[in-house]
Amino acid sequence: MDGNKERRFDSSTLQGGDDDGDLRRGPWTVEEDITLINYIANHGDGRWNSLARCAGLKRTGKSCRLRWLNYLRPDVRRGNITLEEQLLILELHSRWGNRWSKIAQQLPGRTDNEIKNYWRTRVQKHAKQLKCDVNSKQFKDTMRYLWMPRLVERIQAAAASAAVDGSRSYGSVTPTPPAVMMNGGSDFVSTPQVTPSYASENSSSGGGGSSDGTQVSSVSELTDCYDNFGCFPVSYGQESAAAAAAPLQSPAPGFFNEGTLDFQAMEQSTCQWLAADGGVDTSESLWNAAGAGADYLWFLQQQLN
DNA sequence: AATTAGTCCAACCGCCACCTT
DNA sequence: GAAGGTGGCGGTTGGACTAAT
Repeated sequence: MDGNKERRFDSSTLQGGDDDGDLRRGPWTVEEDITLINYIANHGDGRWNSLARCAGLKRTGKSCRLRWLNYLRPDVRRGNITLEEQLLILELHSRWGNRWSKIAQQLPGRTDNEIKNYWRTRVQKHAKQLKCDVNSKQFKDTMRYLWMPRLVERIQAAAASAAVDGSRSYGSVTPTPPAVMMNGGSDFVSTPQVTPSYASENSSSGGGGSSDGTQVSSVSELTDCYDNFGCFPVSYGQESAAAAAAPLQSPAPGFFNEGTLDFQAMEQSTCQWLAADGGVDTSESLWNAAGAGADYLWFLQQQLN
């Protein structure tokens, strides 16, 4: 492992001045971003290796592709993973495992990298706290019977409060039509119609703040959806739909007896998790990042104009 | 105010599948 | 059909940032 260290972000490769012949690594500069955006605007993406060469970028094709897909692409949606998105991620991961790109396809504007990061930083952290493996049946059941119902409950609560306080602005809530979704025939997944804009509205406050930054997108639509279970994937329909239908429902008798898991600890962890994620909203830190990203992209756009 | 610990995320790598020649 | 190139995916890491002490 130590051997890897040397290859990472070696400052000598970041300067760009002294080693013109070499490929650059590390963080992208504004100039590089502009170059890439301009080039793709004029020539389209794809053929990344030749793109990198033709654009004059001292980057690998892979690096260009990654930068474009994960950051510069206009429809990328940054930060603030909503409750609906969390729920969807949990559900889809339970079905597909670490198929991040596949999961990301169901979350418009989200990148596989972002979802992967979310999973690792949030979900795996809680698994660790519970001292169980994320792939274990117990952990998956914990998600299904505790966390997901809690998320549904919170989504419903948010929807209810939104209905009461209808005039209030909820960040980037958009009156988009109910979740539609795609399907390839058998596979069906609901997708919250999230606003494909950068979450910049309430982000810039350094502390995150939340409260008013409550960004609940399309809560009502999705909640309606959940009410009918229509939007749950088909496989969710059996035991899972029941679980989702009954927030806070206790797991089946003896469910948690078999393993070493502590039910109370799970409950606690669930509460901590949801609370830590900002209650109605997700983490403020994500917001901050979103704000920074949005500002930066705005800046880039100004440069291009 | 300074230091430490924890969290988040951008960017890298290796591997593999697919495509082109 | 084989070889080489390219793109895509999942895993991992280090730096930046924030919160806690």
